[in-house]
Order: sequence, then structure tokens, then C-alpha cells
Amino acid sequence: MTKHRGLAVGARVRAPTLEQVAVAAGVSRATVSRVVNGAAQVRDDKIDRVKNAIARLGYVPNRAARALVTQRADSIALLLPGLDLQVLSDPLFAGLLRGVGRTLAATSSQLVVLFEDDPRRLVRYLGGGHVDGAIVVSQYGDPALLRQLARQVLPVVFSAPVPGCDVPVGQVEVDDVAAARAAVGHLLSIGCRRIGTVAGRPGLPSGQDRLTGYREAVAAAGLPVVQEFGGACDEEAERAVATLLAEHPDLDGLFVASDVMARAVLRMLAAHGRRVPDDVAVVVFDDRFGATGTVPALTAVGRPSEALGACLAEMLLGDEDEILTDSSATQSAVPDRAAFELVVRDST
Amino acid sequence: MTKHRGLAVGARVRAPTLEQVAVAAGVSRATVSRVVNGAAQVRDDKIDRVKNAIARLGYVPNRAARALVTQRADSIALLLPGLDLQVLSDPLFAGLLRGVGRTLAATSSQLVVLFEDDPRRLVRYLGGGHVDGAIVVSQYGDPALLRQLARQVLPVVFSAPVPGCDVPVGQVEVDDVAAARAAVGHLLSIGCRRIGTVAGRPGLPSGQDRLTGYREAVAAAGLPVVQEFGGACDEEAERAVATLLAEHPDLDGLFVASDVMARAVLRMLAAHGRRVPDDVAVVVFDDRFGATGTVPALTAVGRPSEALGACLAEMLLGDEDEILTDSSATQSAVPDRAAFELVVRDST
DNA sequence: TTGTACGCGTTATCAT
DNA sequence: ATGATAACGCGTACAA
Repeated sequence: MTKHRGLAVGARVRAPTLEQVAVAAGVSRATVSRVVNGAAQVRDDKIDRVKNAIARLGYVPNRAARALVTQRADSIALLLPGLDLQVLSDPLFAGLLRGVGRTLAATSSQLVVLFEDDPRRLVRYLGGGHVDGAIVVSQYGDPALLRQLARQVLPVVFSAPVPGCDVPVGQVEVDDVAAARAAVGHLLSIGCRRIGTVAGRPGLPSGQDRLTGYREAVAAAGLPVVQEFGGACDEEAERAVATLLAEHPDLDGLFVASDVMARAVLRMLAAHGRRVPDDVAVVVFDDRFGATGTVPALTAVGRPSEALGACLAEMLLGDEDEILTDSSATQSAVPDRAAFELVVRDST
Repeated sequence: MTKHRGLAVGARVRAPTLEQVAVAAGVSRATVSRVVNGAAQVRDDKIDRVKNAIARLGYVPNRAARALVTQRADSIALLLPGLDLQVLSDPLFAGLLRGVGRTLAATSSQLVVLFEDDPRRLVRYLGGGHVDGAIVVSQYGDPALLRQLARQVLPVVFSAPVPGCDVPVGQVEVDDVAAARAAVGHLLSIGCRRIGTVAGRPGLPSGQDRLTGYREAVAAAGLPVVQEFGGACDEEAERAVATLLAEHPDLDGLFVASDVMARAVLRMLAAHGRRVPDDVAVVVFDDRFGATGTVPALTAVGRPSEALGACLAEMLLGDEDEILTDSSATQSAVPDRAAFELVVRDST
């Protein structure tokens, strides 16, 4: 029976140090250090002795001490600043997390996620030397806070453009215009001739892009623009659908600019006796509900969330290696793979 | 215009140190340190000078260096070990996270969340001195991995009992027996007289507790036990429902031991022509789908997830302060507030 | 190939 | 009240 610790004891028992391993193995600290970090130039027998001692003592390197001398913490932070926890159920976040995680798994860096909305605590942690860089999920964050983060003395990249940011940052942009165009293109390809859109609340940049994409697509097809703003709440979305149907009874296709309005839209269509997809085909932007969240399952253009995460992680990692790039300009990137993904389901 | 950093520059520009602040303020390092940490015994004018210099230089304490000498990192980890990312959409996790977060927000400790399923990386991080303790979300984790974590030289508490753990740990237990009893009690109170249960896979401790609670409740009401094991997959759940209905056509109430089976159960009831709740009232354990995930919305007994999180955080914090408690025994705790929550919706 | 010695940024102990 | 100085655990030039 090895020595086990109780609850509170653990805090008192100090973890074994490099020094202790060295003594146990009969070598110097430096040699142990060499073995721990990719053993270069150490005789085989000593390597064995050291590894043995490490295993016996259960030695784990003290990252805090290491960070102090190497100026690297070997870990990077994923920040969810200034938002409630409903993001958790957002597939965008899940995909992004997976993309970041996969990319970092191939490196020695550890990913730590911070759900923190106190700016002071955020700054203290980031500046504290526990992380080498940060990825900020900026889709939903408060712009003022985001701008403050951009000024950190630490490489930071953003998952979406930061409005009004005056310092150069790394950021990933998804081409919402093209995505919206593709969504409408899909409706056209299945034969829709009177295509409307329930746009998001006016003013949000991504919402504007989606509206632009919609307008470009219908214009190119020689069709009229049939738009109504839906906003964020169910009531507004319902009103928008009602207006759309009243003014254009021949509506046969609908592009919904945000999945949060999807259920309300489906409900209203049903209430007005329209069958989906037989009477009206529906495509939504983003894919929060996936294949099972609605009836019928929604055809959706989703952001390529996993690629987005991978892209962010790579930007940040590249950043750390480079001595000095063109640091005077904001660096934008588009995810490697598709700039968006169209998932065709039952609603079209 | 203050000095701004570019992308890669940040990695090279070293953050200002205590020493530099001291020079700027014309005092010694020690004095600056005193000001930074709850200024005790420092003259007011010097306090001002130091605070000024701190603001001017944008000084942030280096937590890694501090951790080295104080043996405290002032941060604790929340671990999601060995699981895919579908937990993200689990309200249990969301509530737990909120409970932990709220509790820690009142302290100086920072919460960091690790989505990591590589045991080696997990151990390296935990032993690395970046965190003072860990809360493990052990509901879905691999028992072997959980047992390994329990042996860490670090205070660790678990959100659910760890099967087959041979070292004393801190853990929170939710009273599943009472919760199941209450669920069945609810069915009784609305007039059900033939109440069945779709139990979880035999062998899982919490599933056993729920079955026990069910049996106690029906026995107390003088009703017969009508049980069938459902397991974890849809097929098993469907078979269980079919068997139940075949053997007890007069079934008018159903207690489903896990929400993961809920959809399959609803589907089967519909397939057999039973309306919910008119013919059969349904209560499920756990509340993954919430108010909108199923039709009809399910009445559910959910774990008090936020209280659970708060409870875990308090256990861990208490742990760190105490010099030595009765460390030879596993420490269990029950969340402060309700041991469960009954949410009545459309299925009863 | 191996060991010695120094420094990373901070807190804490001791003088003053 | 304040300032030297010694740790904390580790990596790494440099010397051997």
C-alpha cells in the first residue's frame, strides 16, 4: 500500500522536486532536467536511473517554476468574456472548442477555458504568466471589454472582428455574405421563385452581411427583395413572418438570418397553414438546433466552427514563434476549409 | 498615443516587474509588494507613489512567480475528463459551472476549465502548480481515470461518487432515492394508479437508487412494482416500453430513470396509441431537454445542479484552509438547498 | 557527457 | 515603516 493522502493533507505534502529526483538517482539536477525535456546528450544508463527515480517518486515538473525561467507557460486560454452561460449549448462554441482542442492536442500546450466576465480578473489572469496567449470568443462579447483585451501584453486572437478596435489584432472572419448567397442559391436550385428573408436586428454587422448576401442572390436571379426584420425575440420573428405572408401570399422560400428565430418562424408558418417544405422551403443561418431540435429538421448554413477553432489556434501558435511580423496591421484569416457549411435537411 | 504592440511583438516585450515599479516609484521591491497585497504598514504618500507607478507601467503581478514562493496558484480547475463535448449542452453541467463560478467569484481564486481527456496531460497540468485544487465532473467520466485523479497530490473533489475508489476523496452525493420517491409521489398525486418505471442499466449506483426510490414509493401507496430495464440506448428503452405496455395495458403513469431515454419512450408511447399525459403521465429523471427539447415538454426531477456546484467549490475551498481534518475517510456532502428539483411541465 | 552557478519575479524573514 | 536578502523550482550558459 503506497502512501495515500487525505483531503487536507494534500495541500501540505509538497510535491517532489527535480532536486529530490537528482538525489534519488545519484546525478545532478541538470541531468534530470535534460532527461525530463527530450533527453539530449545523456548516457543511457543514467537515463534509466533517472526515469526510474521519476516514476518511483511520482515526479511531475513544476510548470510555474518552469514558466518563470522559460517565459512560457505552455498553455493558452480560451476566453468566454462577458456572457451568460447559454453559449454552452451553442454548436458554434462546441465546434470551436473542438477545433482548438484538436489543434492544441498536437502540441505541448494545454488549453484552459475561462468563463469569466470580470474584466479585472481577466486581465490579472492573462498578465499573470499562466498562459502564453488567448483566444477570445468574441461573437457575443461586450465590445468595450473586447477592445480592452486587445490591448493586452499577450498574443490575442479573436473569433470574430472586434468592432471599433484601434489596435492591430488577429481575428478570423467568416464570409457571411457568401454564406447567405449560398443559402439563397440553394432555395433557387430547388425551384423557389418568391424568396423572402427574415433578417436579424438591424445594426449587427454579421446580420447586415447576411442581408447583403440575400439581396445579391435574389437580384442576380432577377427576383424581388422580400425582406422583414425579425430581431432577436420570438414575437418580432412572428410578426415578421405574418407581415411577409400578408404582403406576399405566394412566398415559397424563406431565408431566416438567425437560428434563434427558427422555431418562431416554423410556428407562424404552420399557424398560417403553410406546410414546410411543400409550400414554403426554409433555410436558416447557423445550426443551433441541429438535426433533432425542430420539426421538420432545418436546412442550415452553419459557420465552419471546428475549422474556425483550428484556424484561431494556428494563428496564435504561429504568432508565438515568429520574432516579428508585420505587426502594424490587423491580421485577418479565413478558416482553411469551407468558409461555411450547408447542411440540407427536411425543411427544403 | 500610448505604445501599442503588434501581434508577435507581444511575446517579446516583457511585462513590467515589481522591480521596475520599485525603481519608478523610488522605493524598494518589498514596499511595492506590500502595496500590491493589501497594503499593511506603508505610509500613505508612498502608497500613492507606488499605485501611480503601477498604473503608469500597467503592472500586473506575475502569478507564476508568486505561486512559486507562496505555494498557492490562486486558481482552481474544473475538470471534464474523458468525455466528448456533448456535455456542453447538458443543463447539469451548465448549472454546476454557474454554481462553482459564483462561489469562486467571491474569492480571489480564478476558475479554469479543462476539457481534456488525455490522462497524462491532465496529471501534468494538475501537478504543475498552476492550480490549487480540482473539481472533477465525474458523472460521465471513465472510472479508471477518475480513480487516478483521486490519487493526485492535490485536493480533488468529485461531483458524483467514484466507483471503486480506494482512497478517501471529497464527493457530493445527490439523494437520488428521495428524488425518485418524489417523482413517483407526483404521479400519485395526479391520480395515477398503475405506475411503471423504465430503469437505467442495472449496476449503475445512481440508477439503483432511483429504482429503490420508485419501489419505496409504489409500495407505500400499496401499488405493484412494474419495472423494466431500459439501458442507455434508444432500442433498449423502446423494448422496455413495449414490454411494459404489453404486460400492463392499464399503465397510466411512467417514471423514466434517465432523460436520455425520454425521446425513445415518448416515441414508443405514441406508436402504441397512448397519449401523453392523457393516457400515460410521464416523469423523467434529469432535465437535459428542458422545456423545449421534447413534445410534450417533460415533467422532470433534475439534480440541483447549481447548488451542487456551489457545494463542490465550498468543499474544495474549505479543504485548502484546514490543516488536517479526518483525512482517512471519504468526505461526502449533500448540496445545501433542495436535494433535487421537480419541474412540472406538460407530460403529467 | 556531466556538474556548477546564475537568474526568472515574487514573497517572507530579518534587520534597521 | 522600510530595505536588504534568502528562498521557491527550474532551465541553461559555461566550465570541467
